[in-house]
Amino acid sequence: MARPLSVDEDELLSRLASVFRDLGYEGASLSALSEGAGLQKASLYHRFPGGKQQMAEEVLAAALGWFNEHVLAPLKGRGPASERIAAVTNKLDNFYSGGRKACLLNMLSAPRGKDGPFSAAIAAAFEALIDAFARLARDAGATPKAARRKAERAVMLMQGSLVLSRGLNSTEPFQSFLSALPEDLLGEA
Amino acid sequence: MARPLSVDEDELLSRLASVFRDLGYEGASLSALSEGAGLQKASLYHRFPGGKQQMAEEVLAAALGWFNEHVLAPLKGRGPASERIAAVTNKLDNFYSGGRKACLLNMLSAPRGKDGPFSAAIAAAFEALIDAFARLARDAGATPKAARRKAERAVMLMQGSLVLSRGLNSTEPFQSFLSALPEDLLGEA
DNA sequence: GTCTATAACAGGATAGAC
DNA sequence: GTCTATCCTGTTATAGAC
Repeated sequence: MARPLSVDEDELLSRLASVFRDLGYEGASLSALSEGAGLQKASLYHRFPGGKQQMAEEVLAAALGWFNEHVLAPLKGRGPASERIAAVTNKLDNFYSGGRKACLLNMLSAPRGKDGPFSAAIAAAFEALIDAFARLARDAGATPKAARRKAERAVMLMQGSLVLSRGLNSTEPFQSFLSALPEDLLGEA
Repeated sequence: MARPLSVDEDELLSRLASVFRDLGYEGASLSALSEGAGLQKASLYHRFPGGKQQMAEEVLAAALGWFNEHVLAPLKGRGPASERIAAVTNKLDNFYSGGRKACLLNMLSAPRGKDGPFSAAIAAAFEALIDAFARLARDAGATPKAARRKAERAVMLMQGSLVLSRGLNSTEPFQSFLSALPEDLLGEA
């Protein structure tokens, strides 16, 4: 095993993620990343020879890993749908700091429109979340078509509530999204 | 023909807006803005002595002006609610190029988190749209509280559908938002 | 008002000591 | 692994001709 790191790998990715989520890809300068990470630029390059793009890629991969484990997997679990969604809303509240943190899928979309280095991962992540929500809705009795529609709307509401929370500088929209989510996905409508 | 052409004010702001909406504030370099505008950098500085920030401010102001005239005003008009919302969905489809263009309110939020030069205008714009949607819902019989809730959800769905359309590189989410909007705002639910 | 050319600066990235 | 110091490129912004 290698020498102990002054900053643990997970902690480092978490700090970098925070910078990317606040400032976006282009807005996150190496100075900002360096300061947020608590490491000098050269130290960052030692760990990420691919530079800023690699940092964003690994940050995104780590976030998607966490999301998969704590959100997607539980959604596809076996308990009652109402319990699964309750557990997941809790995790989402955590993940987005109650609405104070933006979503990487939004913040990393801008750089290069449709052919950036993150586009494929972002599209796949959106699809995966829609699928997981849709499965939950089907488990609660919705038809496949209705479930898909509900799931897509839930993702829109989540992203939109984060945009709105940032624009209004208030966590209320995101909290409102969270509390409506169970009914939105499992309700009769 | 590299021959430069004079560009009228509205057309210029429209072209700059397109760049900001595609790349975001930080991502929109002077080179990109210059190319998108069809003017050299120095010409842009002649019209916008305040530089990039002034460009973004005027672009935002122009967009909000258009939005106020073609979206907010009609929403507050006097005809049947169903006709008002039908007219507005058309305008929104136009404004966002069917879902191919991002919203400035989202793309200009990133630069400086909560204390940027656009924050106040962005927050006010979100409030104004929520208010206009809410008034429409009230006109259709909703209680003030329910109307506000529907309006806020409609704005979330709009922003979220744009984020999702960009992430999936598909106009379907935004189109889906548009077609559900009348029912979302005027329906019994 | 628009251009070419260039200055002043910041951002991304590297070298080499420790 | 981390640092200080530095390089180079791209970006913002200005000067001055037409």
